[in-house]
Amino acid sequence: MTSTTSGGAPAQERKLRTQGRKTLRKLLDAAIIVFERRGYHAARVDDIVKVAKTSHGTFYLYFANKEDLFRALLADVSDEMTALSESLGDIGPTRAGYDELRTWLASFFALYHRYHPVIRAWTESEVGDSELGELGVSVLSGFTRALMRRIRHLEAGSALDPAIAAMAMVAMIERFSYYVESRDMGVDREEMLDTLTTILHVGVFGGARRRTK
Amino acid sequence: MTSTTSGGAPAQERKLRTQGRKTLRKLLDAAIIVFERRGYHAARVDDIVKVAKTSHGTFYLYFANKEDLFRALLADVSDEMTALSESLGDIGPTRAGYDELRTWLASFFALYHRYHPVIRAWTESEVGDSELGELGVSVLSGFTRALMRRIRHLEAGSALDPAIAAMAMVAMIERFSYYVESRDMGVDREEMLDTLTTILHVGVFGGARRRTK
Amino acid sequence: MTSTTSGGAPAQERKLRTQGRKTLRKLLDAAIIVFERRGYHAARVDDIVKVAKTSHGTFYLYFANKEDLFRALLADVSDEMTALSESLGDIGPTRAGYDELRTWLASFFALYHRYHPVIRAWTESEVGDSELGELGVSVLSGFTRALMRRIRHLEAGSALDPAIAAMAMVAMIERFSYYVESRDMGVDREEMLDTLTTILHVGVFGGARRRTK
Amino acid sequence: MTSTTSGGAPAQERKLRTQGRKTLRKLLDAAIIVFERRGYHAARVDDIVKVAKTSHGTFYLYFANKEDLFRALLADVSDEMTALSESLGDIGPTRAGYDELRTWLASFFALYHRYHPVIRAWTESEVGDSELGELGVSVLSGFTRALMRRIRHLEAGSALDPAIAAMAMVAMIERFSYYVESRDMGVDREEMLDTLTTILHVGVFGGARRRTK
DNA sequence: CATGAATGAGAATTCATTCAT
DNA sequence: AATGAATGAATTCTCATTCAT
Repeated sequence: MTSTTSGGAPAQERKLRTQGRKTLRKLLDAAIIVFERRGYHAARVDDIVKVAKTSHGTFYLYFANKEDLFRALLADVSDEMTALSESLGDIGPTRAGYDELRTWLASFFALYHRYHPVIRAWTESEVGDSELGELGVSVLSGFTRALMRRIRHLEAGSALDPAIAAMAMVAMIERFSYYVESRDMGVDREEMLDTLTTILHVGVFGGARRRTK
Repeated sequence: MTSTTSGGAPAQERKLRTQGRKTLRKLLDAAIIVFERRGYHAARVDDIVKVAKTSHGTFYLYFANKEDLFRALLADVSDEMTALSESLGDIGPTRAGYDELRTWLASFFALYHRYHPVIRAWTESEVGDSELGELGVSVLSGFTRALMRRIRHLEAGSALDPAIAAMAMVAMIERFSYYVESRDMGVDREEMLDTLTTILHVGVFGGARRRTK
Repeated sequence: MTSTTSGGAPAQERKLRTQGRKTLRKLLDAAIIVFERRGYHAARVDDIVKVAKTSHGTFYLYFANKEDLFRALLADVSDEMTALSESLGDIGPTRAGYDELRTWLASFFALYHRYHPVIRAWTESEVGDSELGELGVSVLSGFTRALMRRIRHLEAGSALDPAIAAMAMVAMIERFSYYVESRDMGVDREEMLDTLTTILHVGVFGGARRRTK
Repeated sequence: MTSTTSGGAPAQERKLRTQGRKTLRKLLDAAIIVFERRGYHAARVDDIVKVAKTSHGTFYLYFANKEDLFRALLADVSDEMTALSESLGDIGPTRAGYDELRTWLASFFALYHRYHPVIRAWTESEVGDSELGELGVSVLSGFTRALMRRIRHLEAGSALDPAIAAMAMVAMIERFSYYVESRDMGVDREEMLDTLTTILHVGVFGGARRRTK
């Protein structure tokens, strides 16, 4: 279970033809399904291969091992997450700030929803493996830094430590998304956005409490 | 890092004497250490046994398997968590409310710190295994319900949905603790408490922003 | 000592190619040898694998465990036994009846000889495991029913209870075969057939005692 | 699993006091129960100890191992069997011969019924282990010899090989008893005795068929 | 005598990875 | 490019037997 070099020279840098690209996709999609079903650790190459309706041998034609495949999946998520964190605009205590924050949160939830099997597997795999963990940390750091910037922007009156506050926000947003995806609680999407936005806008950005209904 | 009492359900219900109880404890403690070092999935019965300085056979005298041992560990955590959630007092928008909340959060962080290897293993194992997951959900529900009660207590002015707000709080607190324990970020404990308490008190309980330094 | 066809139910139903079928057969044959040498309980998967000159992993590619393999073996035996029991013709007190019975017994002994390692293992494993036991009972019932039919055919003069008489015959035939195979007693095959046939023909089917030598 | 010497100097030649004898009996009785439930091979020392409501350590105070205990059990059976085989009187083709045989068979069935768990275990264990097997063979030989003597007594007209005929009888009697004990078939005892006696008396001892009802 | 505890060799099983076609 | 087959190291688990109190 070494990650670095190991055996067979896999693929992915090979020039893939139509067929090859199709198989690659089939494997990635299958992996998502299997990760969702059984989690990262319990997922077996065999499961993935079965869902993808292909063979063991083929798997190793495209990936060096399970982790390699996982990294490929993570790359996408990570990119989009980073892009999202950079898209965060200025957030003042005003109505406009509220709206900006709400829109941004909406994007986050949407993104999380799209990728949740992968993200869940990520969470699960993080422990123990430094390389994967590092990638996770770096993505979260992206969020934290983006938020810190916005919090620092506020007039100096705030008693909050920007780094801690940013991290607290990320924690809430990330974990809340996780709850929503894993247990299927019948929470209304709009209500959820209103509530979270309000808490954070009021609690962190000095917004005024406002009636939303 | 010993846990309270309840402890392990020996594979076959046996009444243990002094020596037996000592061995049981040794195994539980060893497991905590190993889970911390390598995570739940990567932990081998062999590792645990080695740390406990006992034999393989002995392990299976006390637990049916790794999961069984884990459940015993979880029982302790779960009990203390539930007790904590029930200890939460009334929280108004006042100074007293702020203090109550801050004290309670301090207890939470302390508890989380004490058990973090077990809790991390929990997070890691939750996926896929329903039984363990259920226990986790039930503990979190305990927190959520306790918080909901307190939020509902507030005068009707709040625009927040109590259920969602409570869940958001739990999310923030739980995940923040996790960040603190897993990456060793040099965050000052008092500052952290001030910040989180402020965000939540202001954001959820209608407290006024106050200078703490 | 190869068995017919039907053969092994690979752990996961896979369609086997030439090579796969060859390996499957190698394993089944090896198992027969090992069962003969050490009996069912004492037989180790490791022994079988060694005799089959293949690897441990391969074994589990074809069978879920030792019992699974055993079942595959039994299926063959069971089929042939059932076929044999159905091949029994009418048996009168005449010379022709005597000959029919003798021929049939000869087939039985031949079959028993061919499969005795499996059958011995069967006897040995029957206790405690209901599934295997049931299969054995059903095969024996086949014999018993076939014999009962022939006994009932006799003119009404017989004082014998057909069910009991049939069972007694099966008991004698089966156990005698077992004695012959397990202790190597230098019994002459023809003499043995003469003797058993005479006892049963005279004792059950009303035949006249006749000199055979 | 060696049988000869091995470790601890067990007991049984020790002068047992009342208490000791009670424990010894408890263990023997428990073993019978367990052998019946799970068969010889599957029986665990642990099971026996549990049923006897005593401890592991105690077991080894009385027996060197499972086989040792089994041998103790077997001694009784073997003695009674041998006595029974020696009690067989002369059997002619007459009514008296029929009665003698019937009475003897009744004793056999009674004995078999009394000890069937042990005998079943015996059958099962015979394979592979020579020592136990030998004891079994010697008991069966006792029967065979006794019967041979009786068959040889007959006037020279018989076409039967005495050795084979005797063995066939033993086979039938033994296996039939086994069937009766293992599957609970609602066979009437008297009818069963009539039928078996008739088959053997007519088939082997030249008796005339007679109406029994 | 009795017992609970400990031991460790041996057996079963899984699964990532490589191989031959 | 694809695939079925094979491998074996790594693990888990069992249970007869010994030990200390």
